[in-house]
Amino acid sequence: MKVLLVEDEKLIRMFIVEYFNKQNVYVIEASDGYEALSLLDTSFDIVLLDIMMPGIDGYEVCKLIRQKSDIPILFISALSEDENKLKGYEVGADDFISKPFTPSLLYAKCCALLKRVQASSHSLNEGIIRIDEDTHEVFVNDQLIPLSHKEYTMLVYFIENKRKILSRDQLLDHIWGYDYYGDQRIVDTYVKKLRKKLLEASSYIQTVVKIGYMFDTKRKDI
Amino acid sequence: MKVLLVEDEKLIRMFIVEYFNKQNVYVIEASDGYEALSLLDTSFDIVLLDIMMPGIDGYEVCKLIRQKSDIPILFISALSEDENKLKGYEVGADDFISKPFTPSLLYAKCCALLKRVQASSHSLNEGIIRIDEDTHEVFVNDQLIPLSHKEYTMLVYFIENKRKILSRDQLLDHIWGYDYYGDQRIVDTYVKKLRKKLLEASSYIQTVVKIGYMFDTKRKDI
DNA sequence: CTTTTTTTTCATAACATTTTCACAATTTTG
DNA sequence: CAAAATTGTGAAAATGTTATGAAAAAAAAG
Repeated sequence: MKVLLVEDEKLIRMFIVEYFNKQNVYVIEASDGYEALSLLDTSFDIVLLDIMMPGIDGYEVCKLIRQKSDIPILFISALSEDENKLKGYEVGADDFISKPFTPSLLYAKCCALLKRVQASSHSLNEGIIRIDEDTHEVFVNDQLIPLSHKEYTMLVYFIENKRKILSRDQLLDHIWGYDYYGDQRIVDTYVKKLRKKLLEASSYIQTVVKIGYMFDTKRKDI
Repeated sequence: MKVLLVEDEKLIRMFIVEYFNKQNVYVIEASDGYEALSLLDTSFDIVLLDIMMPGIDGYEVCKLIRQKSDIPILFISALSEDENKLKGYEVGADDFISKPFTPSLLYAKCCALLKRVQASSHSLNEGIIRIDEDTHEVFVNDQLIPLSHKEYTMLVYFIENKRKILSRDQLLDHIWGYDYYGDQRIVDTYVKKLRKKLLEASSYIQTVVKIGYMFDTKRKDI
């Protein structure tokens, strides 16, 4: 388990890190929101986020994270008021813990949250496309479309970044790895394959000349 | 800052307008939903929307606005019940304030909301032009205008340097690269293309004879 | 080891963008 | 006001980019 801990008070961080390390949990510390945002990447399993921090507060950090990620977020609140909780859920929090707490309680909450999230079967829906992330099955209008592994990875990456232009470089880095040395035009070939298989949803993958491609369920040409 | 205030009680409107004007904020008043919808255009920065109004209520107004605009909407609610908030967020509200409130609190909320929105959305707005920097989509009066890559780069460069005269050399260096060896008049050709596509906003790109061009939403000749 | 599937390369067709250019319109200069 | 310089414009030409089918190479399955 890899945790991002966002908390301005060093002492609290130390307590948590010490206990978590004992449980074999890897903790990365951030002392403010901006640091957290710069550290966060897809390798983390959960974010522990203090609400009251100098500078950008926990709510804002949460909102910014939610713009690009569904990672589980557990709020650490100094107050136990429901008002706070409400706002927390609004901005996309998954659970709460109120100060003061013991590290063991926090750890238990983390485990529970992760379990909960992992249990809820993940599925992506975009327009007429439905993806079951557990089985990697892709449906277009409820018709099963068999995709190869690279095709599947590309489609999911497109959908995770819908309405954002992705350059060939970005696609290459993410799907083939940054150390891929082959021809960049492989991306085109895979876009072709995907479009062909996606049938009526083929127009979801739009070409952005001179830059790359973009996934969008809304048609551009109307 | 330009605000659309939708509120049926004249007294409340007056309080707000008075305070906001003191803060140098321009407030346009609407006493009901339909008036608000007819007044709203892309020049506004935020909408303050009372929920309980005779005729069409705030929720409905919000829904209708959201059909064509992502403008920040702050709900003014007589009740502080969570139920209301929940429904508000469903129809697309960005934040809430409960009556009674002081004008200064409302002003603070407005500023916070605007800051939040501006931090999160990658969009440029100039007069009737709106640019989504994620998708590279350009709208004139909410009509999508497809631009080629160079046209887009030029428009963004103009807007980033609005009300600054840009020489052909500067434009060449920035858009074509300092090592471009072709004809300098290519700039003129692209200005022509841009103006044509920008329709009513074509006059935003002004010719500065013997020097270059300048982007300005205000007309020079009046 | 053979067959099948997937991945990659490549040549060419189809398409879109960029650039040039000649002349018209406008502005500046003397 | 006329000449000169500058800018506007449409269309053609040149260039660049993407789509596509087929074939080669690599990997996985049998």
